[in-house]
Amino acid sequence: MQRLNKSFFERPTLEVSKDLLGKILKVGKCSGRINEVEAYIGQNDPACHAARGKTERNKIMFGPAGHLYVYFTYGMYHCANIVTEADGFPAAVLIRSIEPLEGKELMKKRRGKKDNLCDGPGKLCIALGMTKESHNGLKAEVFDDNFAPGKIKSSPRIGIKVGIDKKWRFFY
DNA sequence: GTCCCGATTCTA
DNA sequence: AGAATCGGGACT
Repeated sequence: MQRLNKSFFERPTLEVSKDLLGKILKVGKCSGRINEVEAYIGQNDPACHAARGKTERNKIMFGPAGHLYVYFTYGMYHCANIVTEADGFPAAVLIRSIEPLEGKELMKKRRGKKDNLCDGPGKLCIALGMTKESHNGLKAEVFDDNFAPGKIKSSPRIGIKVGIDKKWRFFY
């Protein structure tokens, strides 16, 4: 089990996105294997929160790679990203789904369910206990246990109305 | 200050 | 298909 360092995240976002599949995300006592992500890249990507420059909400995206960008949306959910690329370049990988590994009981308690604990960006934040207040800006803990994911597929990103021409959602 | 809407999820 | 629910960001 090797922890991924800044150099892993400080690369082109599409590469980092695909390489994150199969890796283990750890948050507190819970962890899970990443099986679905999306890339949001820079000011020319209309779907990226940073498309119109730096704001109080998205400033973490402009910071160092490997940190968590957690934001609140739809009045009730949080979404978690991991910042990529060089300092000053706003880009990140949205973690859309993970397969629960450690801490399943805690996840079930937080979700109030025993199935579908982490199969969605809002759900996994609830299961892992991530909020912008507690986790935005912290360093992400991601590990490589040499697991080899199956064939990686791609599609347009989910839930957006612009930038749907880009197939920047990756899963396996 | 006001207004619109969202990188979602759950229920019907 | 529609509701829930509220903060961010654009701008009348």
